[in-house]
Amino acid sequence: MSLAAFAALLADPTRAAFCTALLDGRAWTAGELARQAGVAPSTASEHLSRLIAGGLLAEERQGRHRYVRLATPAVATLIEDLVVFADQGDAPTPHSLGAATRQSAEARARTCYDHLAGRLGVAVADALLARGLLTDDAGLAVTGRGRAWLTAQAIELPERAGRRGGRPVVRNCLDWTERRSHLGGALGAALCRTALDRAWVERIGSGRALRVTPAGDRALRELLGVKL
Amino acid sequence: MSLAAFAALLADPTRAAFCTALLDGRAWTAGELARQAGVAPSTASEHLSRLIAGGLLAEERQGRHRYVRLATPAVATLIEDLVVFADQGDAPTPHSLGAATRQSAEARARTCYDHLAGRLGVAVADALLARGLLTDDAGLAVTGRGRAWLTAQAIELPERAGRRGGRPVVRNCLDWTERRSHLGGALGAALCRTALDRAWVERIGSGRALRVTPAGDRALRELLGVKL
DNA sequence: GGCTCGTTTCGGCCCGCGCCGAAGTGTGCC
DNA sequence: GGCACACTTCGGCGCGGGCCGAAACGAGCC
Repeated sequence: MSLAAFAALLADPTRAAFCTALLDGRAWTAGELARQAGVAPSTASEHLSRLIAGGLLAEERQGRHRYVRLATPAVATLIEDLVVFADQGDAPTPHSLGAATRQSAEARARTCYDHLAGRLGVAVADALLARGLLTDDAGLAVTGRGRAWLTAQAIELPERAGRRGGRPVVRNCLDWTERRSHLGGALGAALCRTALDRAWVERIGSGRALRVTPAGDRALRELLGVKL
Repeated sequence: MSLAAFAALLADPTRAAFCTALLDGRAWTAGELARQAGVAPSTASEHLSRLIAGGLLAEERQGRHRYVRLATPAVATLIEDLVVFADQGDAPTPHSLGAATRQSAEARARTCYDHLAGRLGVAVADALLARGLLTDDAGLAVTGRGRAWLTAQAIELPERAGRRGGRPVVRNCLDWTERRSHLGGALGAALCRTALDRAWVERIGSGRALRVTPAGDRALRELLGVKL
């Protein structure tokens, strides 16, 4: 298959929506995906057949239900790389004082797709490694201590993260303002969700920029020894 | 930008051909790319504008020439991941004795896009690491000893590999038959080209399968201590 | 200033693809 | 066996995008 033929599989909004939904690691039925993407079942059926034939998805029949999932962890990683890149790709070069101010805020703390980025994101990633909650010995991974810490902090990962067809639990994501890595993957997303839910960070306007709240400042210091 | 919009940039054969050509790390002119892809200059001009607007390419004007290159090393890595995945995606599940035999040959030695794969590819990657020609300490990289060894063996890398907009010099590429990594990137491609040029390996039929020749067997043993 | 070359702009043509509804098929339940 | 549900198949419709050539523009050279 050529690069163009492969990219064409994802170049349709409906098929892209299917693949993005399937990043959660679960198997979805054709009907669920049709509703999620807002298309007719016939449309969904045809798109799914193309994605399966193209090697991105795998299917399982159970009675009258057709379940599909991402074919391999490699597919999940590839889709995630693309989604993150597409999201970052809009990063502006500042031509005005307003834009430069916003970019400075984004360098401090922002979201990158669905996880924390900027100095905040890099500092959190560094702290997790320094405290032995993550290891980088043979590729990035959560340690036993890390799993215990997550449980103690009631930070939950999607149950299928890292399993067959699921997005990677952890992945290094290069931070374009800091030029070092912050934490992506299911864990990166869970940390970001937790920080927003517990009001440790809040959004600034409608972009990616985040502000660390006083409560967040304390929590980051107490839980991870992070001081910005 | 959405995943679909991003993928659509590469979903056209002409634009895909441009990006693949630009993986060599050089800057090409619009006219050169038009000829390379076999399209009219007007067609090339419009496609290049879309790729630049989409963030995949960067342009430089020099007089009447419009030079373009891949925008960042991250773009180069992404394109390469996609190309390799698209190439691997056709790997068959064997349904006949002939297919099973061919798959066994491919497990032994084959090409993966433009580099060595299979047991041969993994063994070569392992040997380069074991002999200190590559290091994996802070990401995969060629060591000083490795550069000296390449010079001694007259194995040349493209001059712009690893530089701005060029494909990575080295990259781990997961081998789907061995479930371990073989060596991709510019160095992986150079080693594969050298092995073919010096008749250390030869192609079997029109697929990916390779046969190690007696000369190749000796060369691999003497140069890298690899015995298959 | 004139000529050549590289590139851009724009209108027109054609084709591929995504959408849907209707009808059909297979599964599951009563 | 009958009914409901999930999904598939297929024909029709409409739209977007890729192609090109011609004309125009800008750079470079003499």
